[in-house]
Amino acid sequence: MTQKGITLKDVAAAANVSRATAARALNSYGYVGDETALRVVEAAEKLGYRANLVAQALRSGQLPIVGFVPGDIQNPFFARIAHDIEVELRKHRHNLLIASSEENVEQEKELLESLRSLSIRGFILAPTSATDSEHIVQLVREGAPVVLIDRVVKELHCDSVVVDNEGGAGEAVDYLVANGHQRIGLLRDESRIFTAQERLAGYQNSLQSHGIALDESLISVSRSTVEHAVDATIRLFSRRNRPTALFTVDSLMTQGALLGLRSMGLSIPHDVSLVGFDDFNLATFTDPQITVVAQPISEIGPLAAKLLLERLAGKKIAPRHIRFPTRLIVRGSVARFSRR
Amino acid sequence: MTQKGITLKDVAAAANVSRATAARALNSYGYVGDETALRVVEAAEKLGYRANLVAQALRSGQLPIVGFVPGDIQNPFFARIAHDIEVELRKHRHNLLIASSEENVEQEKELLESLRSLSIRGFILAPTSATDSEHIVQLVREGAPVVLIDRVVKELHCDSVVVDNEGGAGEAVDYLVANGHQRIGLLRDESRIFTAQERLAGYQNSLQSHGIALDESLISVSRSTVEHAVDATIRLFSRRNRPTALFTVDSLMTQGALLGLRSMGLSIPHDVSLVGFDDFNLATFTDPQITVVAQPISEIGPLAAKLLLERLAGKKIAPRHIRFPTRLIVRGSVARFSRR
DNA sequence: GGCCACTGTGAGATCGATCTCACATCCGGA
DNA sequence: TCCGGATGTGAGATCGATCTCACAGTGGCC
Repeated sequence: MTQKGITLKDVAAAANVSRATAARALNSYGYVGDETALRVVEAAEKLGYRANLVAQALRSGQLPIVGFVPGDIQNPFFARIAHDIEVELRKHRHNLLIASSEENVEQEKELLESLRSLSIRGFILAPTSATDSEHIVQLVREGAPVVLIDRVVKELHCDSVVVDNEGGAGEAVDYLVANGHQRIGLLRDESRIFTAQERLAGYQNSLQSHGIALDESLISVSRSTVEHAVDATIRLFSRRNRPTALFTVDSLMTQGALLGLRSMGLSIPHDVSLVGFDDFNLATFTDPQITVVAQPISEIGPLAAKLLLERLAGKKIAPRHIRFPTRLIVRGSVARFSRR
Repeated sequence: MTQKGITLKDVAAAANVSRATAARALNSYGYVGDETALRVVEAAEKLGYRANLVAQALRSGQLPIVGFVPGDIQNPFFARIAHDIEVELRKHRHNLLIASSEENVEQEKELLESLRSLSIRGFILAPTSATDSEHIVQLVREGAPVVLIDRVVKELHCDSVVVDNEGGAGEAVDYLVANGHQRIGLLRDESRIFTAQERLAGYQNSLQSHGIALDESLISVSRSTVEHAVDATIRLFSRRNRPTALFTVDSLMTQGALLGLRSMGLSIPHDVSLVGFDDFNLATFTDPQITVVAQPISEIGPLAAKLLLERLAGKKIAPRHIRFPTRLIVRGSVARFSRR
C-alpha cells in the first residue's frame, strides 16, 4: 500500500542479471561489464527504482538520520538552528529528526532511548540539565556520535558548540555600569540549565570587578516563559528600593520584562535601563529598541552539523569544544543614570 | 560501534529458547508457556534488550516516523504546529521528521522523494504550490497517507486542515471599511501559495460587497519575508494618493509593514491604519498594539496529527476537509478615518 | 483404546540490499 | 602450450524481527 515495491530483484530480473550484479552496477563497485551495467541502469530507470533505505540501514546498522533534541523547537533560537542543521545535513543526504525535550530531563531520557532503537546515526543535543546527564554519558560511552549545542555537560567527552555566556553577560553588565548604574537587577531562569549558570557568573564577575557588592534581592528567578517573567519582573520592581537597570538572561525573559515594566507604568529607558541576552526580532520593533547581547546564531547550527558529519565520516580526534564570542548591540534601551 | 547489539537472538539464547518463542513471549502473541515467557522477559530485561526498529520496519515496510514538510520551520506558525504534532505523535510512539521545503517546489519534490524511500508511514504537508502538485497527487495515488495543512491542493483526495482565509481577510477589510476607510492597501505574497489566493479573494469580496471599486495600484506584491515586505510597503506608500489603511496577509509581512511605515515616518494608526493576518507575539509589544485576524493555531497541529494517525490505523473513509474559523482581535492599530 | 483439539516450541522463510565466495572466461607471458 | 592474473557473474549468506508451518506432547471425549 505504501511502497510501490520496485525492488532490486525486479530490476535484476528486468535486466536479466542477478541481484548481485544489479547492485554492483547501481552502486558502481566491483567488476561489471559496461554493457551489463548500462542495461541495469536503464532497467532501474524505467522501473523507477529507488533503493529501500530501511533495508540498507538494516545491513549497515544505520539510518541516514540525525536526531536533534532541542529544549524547545518553538524557541526561535532553536528553530533557526534546526533549520541550519537541516540544510547542512541535506547536502550529505541525511535527514533530521527533531524531538523536543521541552526542558524536561525525563522526557529527554525517553527521547534518546527511543531514538537509539531507531538506529539513528548521531545526535545533536541541547541538554536540559547540566548535572543529571548519566544517560548522555552512557550514550557517548557506547560510541554514538554526539554534538552538544548551546549547553555543555561536565565530564562529557564529545564535541560541543556554545557561546561565551559569561563574557557576554559580563559585557552587558559592564555596559550598564559604564552608564552609571549600580543597582542592576538580574532576571534569570532556573540554574539547572547550563547557560543560566554561566550568565549568572558573568553578572556576578562584572559587578565584583567594579567593586559593586552583590545584592541578592536584586536577583529574580523564574521559569523561562514570557508569563513567568512578567510576574518575576513585577515582583522585582515592586520593592521599595528598586533597580535602576535590568539584565535579562534570554529573549523570552526580556519580553516578559518588557510587558511587566509596561504594566507597572515604568518607561524604558527613562525609569529603567534594560539589556537582554540573545537578540530577537522583536527587539527592533519596540520603542525604544532594545540593547542586547547577540549570539552568532547563524554559525551554531552549521558548525554543529559539520562536526557531527565529520564524526560520522569516522574522524577520530579529541573532542572539540567551540565557544563563540558574543556581541553587544547598543540600541536605545539604556540611559545614563544620574542620582536624582 | 553505534548499537550495543543485544538482539533477539541473544535474549533467546539467554533464556534457552528459540528466537520464535522469545518473540512470542515479548510481543505476547501465539502460545507460550507461562514459565518460558517469564524466563524470556527476565532475560530481556537483564540484557537491556531493545527491539531494533529498523529490522521491524523492514518486515512491516514502515518506520514509526511521520514526515512533516512545512514551508519554513523558522516561521513561528509552523514551529508551533510542528511542536503540537510531535506531542501528539509521541503518544503513539511515533517520531517526527521535519524537512522544510523553504517554499520551493523543487525542494519539496526532492524531499518527498527521499522521504518515500525511507519508508515513512505518512506525511503532513504544507504544499508550496497550489497548482504544481503532480508529485503529491502521485504520492496519494500510491496510497501514502497524507494530511495537508494550512494550504490545499485542488483535486487532491486527502484529509486537510486549513483556516478560513477568505472569511478572515474579509472580516479584516470589513472592519477597516466600518472605520471609514475606502482606500485600503493590500500587502500580499506571491499568488502561487494557496493562502495568498484565498486572502486576496477575501479582500476583493469585501471591497465589492461594500461597493468599493478594486484599485490594483493599492495592491503590493512581494516575497514573504520581512525585508521584502519593507520594500513593498515603501513602494506602496510612496505614491501620491496613498492608502489610508493597510491589510497584510501574514505576520512576516505585517512586521515588514511596521518597519517600512516607521522608516517613512508614518505613524500608526494616525497616518495609516493596519490589520494583519495571523497573530504573532510581537503584535502586543508594539505601540499601538496591532489588530489582527487570529488563526486557531493551537488546534491545527493536533488535529492534523489525529487525522493522520487514524489513517495509519487503517481508517478508510472519504477525505475530511476541516476549515477553522478565524477571529478578529481588535487592538489599537486602526483609527476612524475622516476626510481631512 | 483411539482420535482430535489444544498447547507449546523450533526450524526455516521472509523483508531488501549488499557482500563474500566460488566459478567461469579470457588474455598475455613464459 | 600452459598457467596465473584480470574480469565478469551468480548463488547464497547476512543484518534482526517476525511469521508460517511442522512437530510433539497432553488431555478429553466417544
